Amino acid sequence: MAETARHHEPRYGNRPTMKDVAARAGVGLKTVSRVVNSEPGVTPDTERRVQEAIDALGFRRNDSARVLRKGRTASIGLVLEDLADPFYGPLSRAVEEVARAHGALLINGSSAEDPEREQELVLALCARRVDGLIVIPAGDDHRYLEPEIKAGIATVFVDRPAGQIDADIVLSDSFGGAREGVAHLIAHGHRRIGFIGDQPRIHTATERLRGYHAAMVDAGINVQDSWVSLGSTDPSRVRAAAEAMLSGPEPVTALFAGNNRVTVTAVRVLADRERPVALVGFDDIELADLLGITVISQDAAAVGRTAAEHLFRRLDGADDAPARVELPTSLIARGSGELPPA
Amino acid sequence: MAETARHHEPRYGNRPTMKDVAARAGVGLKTVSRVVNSEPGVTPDTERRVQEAIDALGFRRNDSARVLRKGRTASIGLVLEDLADPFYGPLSRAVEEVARAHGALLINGSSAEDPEREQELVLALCARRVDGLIVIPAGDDHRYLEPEIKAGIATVFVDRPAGQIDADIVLSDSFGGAREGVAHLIAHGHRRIGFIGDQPRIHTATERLRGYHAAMVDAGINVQDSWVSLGSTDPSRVRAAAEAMLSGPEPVTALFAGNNRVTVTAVRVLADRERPVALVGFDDIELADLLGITVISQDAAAVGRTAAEHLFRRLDGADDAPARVELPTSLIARGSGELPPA
DNA sequence: ATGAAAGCGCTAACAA
DNA sequence: TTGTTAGCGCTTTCAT
Repeated sequence: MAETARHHEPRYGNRPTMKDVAARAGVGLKTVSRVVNSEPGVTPDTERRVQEAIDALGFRRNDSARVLRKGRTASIGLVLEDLADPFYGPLSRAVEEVARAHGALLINGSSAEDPEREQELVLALCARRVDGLIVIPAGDDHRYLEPEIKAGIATVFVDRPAGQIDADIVLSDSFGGAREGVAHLIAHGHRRIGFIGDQPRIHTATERLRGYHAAMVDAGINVQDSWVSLGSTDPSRVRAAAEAMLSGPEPVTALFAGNNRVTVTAVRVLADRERPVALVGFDDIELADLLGITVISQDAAAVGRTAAEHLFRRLDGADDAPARVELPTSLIARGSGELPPA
Repeated sequence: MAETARHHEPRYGNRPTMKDVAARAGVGLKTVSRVVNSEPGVTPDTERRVQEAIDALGFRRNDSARVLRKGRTASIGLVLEDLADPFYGPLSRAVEEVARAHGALLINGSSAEDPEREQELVLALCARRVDGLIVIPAGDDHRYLEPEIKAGIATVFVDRPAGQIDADIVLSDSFGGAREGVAHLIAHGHRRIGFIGDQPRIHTATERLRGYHAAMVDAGINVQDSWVSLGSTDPSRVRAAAEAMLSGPEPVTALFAGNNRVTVTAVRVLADRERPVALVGFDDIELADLLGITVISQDAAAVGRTAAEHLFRRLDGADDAPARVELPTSLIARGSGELPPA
């Protein structure tokens, strides 16, 4: 152990490099590079010798070095709210599939709906020089991304428009979906309809509320303040909001739930009551068919796929004006939305 | 446009480098590096000038170059089966949180249960020199990882033991959980109990089947071949298997579902029948409480967290013998598992 | 067909 | 406190 580490030596726990492979195979460095990258101009015999050295040493190309030279990382970043949310799993998976088809890896991070954390994540991804970025915005000001986009990081926003910045955007028709859902309840005889949604700083929450109002106005119904509640999707908050709307002298006879988490809690609240209350939820949920829950369904995978396809179009050089794609939602009637007023 | 690109110039769409910042601020390169990395030894005044240049140019450190020098990427890889599966979302999120606490990014990929794709993904992550790797094995031979592990990439396997390789492993007690679930059915009077599980090459599937057999043997019940079906979790396959077991002269009176996807389909099949059939499923499912489904619950987030913590212990230098951690499962009785035989 | 040399943007070591 | 130099492992260019 008389070895003296004279100079710095990161070497990743002592991995062989192309130089090592070259030495062992008795060829030049560039020849190894050619073999590793399947470039032409190597005789079968040389190639075999190089390959043997690669296998013997357990060589694996260091992509960090490669990236440094080539300028492209063959990776894209996805910043979403929470991977544990059943809406984002399929979305992320769809993005991954498209990335894979383009030979790229996906790095994703959860912002936990915190604008600061979103920025932190996005900048970390930029520092790693991802080729492109798909962002489900938590914050409402994305000017911090300007230098990045100018520097060539293609960016697509999803689910909510970006603040203060011009870029491609893919979203579901929150307004139209909510409007349709609420109109559905009205068509089944309801007039006093409650709306429970996510925090007002979240774009989809206000869009869906706008859809609710539009449907009510269309029907000539005067919305009472007490019928609307925006806030955290924490079960206790949602439960309290629902119970408030369902009690008192003039309780609502139907509820519109602004997203999947609200729906889940609403279903639980309604399960505890004897008087039937109609319910339509935004977002489909697993097993909702068995529980007979009527929902406005949005296709998370389609959203992810569309966003990723737009991103790679940009990466392939498309430079037309930023597009805004709005994907339709669909109402799935399963019973809870068709209950008449009690 | 008389500009001639004489030499190669990747430069990431023309991003400023530390050199550019240094020139603009009128300082040396290393001083910029110090400011960017918050190293000591810079006067407040110099720091301010450098920071101004950074902001003006929109400089962002290139982590590829940094990694190349430092040897650590501050990122870990997670290879799982399918991010769209509700079991893996929370698991991944838990890993991400631990990584974040250690200042690392998470790169994850879905193997789609394909051993080749798993290897492809893992090697891509290794080429990017992730510091560590958490793998939910799809294949049963991981010798291809030997050079990587030897080279210092810490690795933790999750959910299923790795094939042919010695490494940390974190899993749920599939055997014990299934045994408990089946014993629960037996305790409620069942003797003819069906088991529908995932493909036999998946370790958890055979472990759970082993648990089933153990419980049956404990009760002195002779298991009939027709009561057991392993295979794809595709709804049509599961439906066919369930219907076969539920028909004929001596149908099963209870079903044990080997994982969340099987449970979902089983619930749908049973919903179509009038004769009540008891059901216990492995893995909890959202809304299972409302449907009264009895399950063996495993804590996906705890599995992810534990695995990540082990990984970072290794990255922090721990070199004790590979550990095998088995997390307990818990039976949640909600009604379907307590139905008596018809 | 093959290789030598330069350099991607950064950090470690060493001077000044 | 600040700057200079070398070099991480690879690809690019250009020569042989």
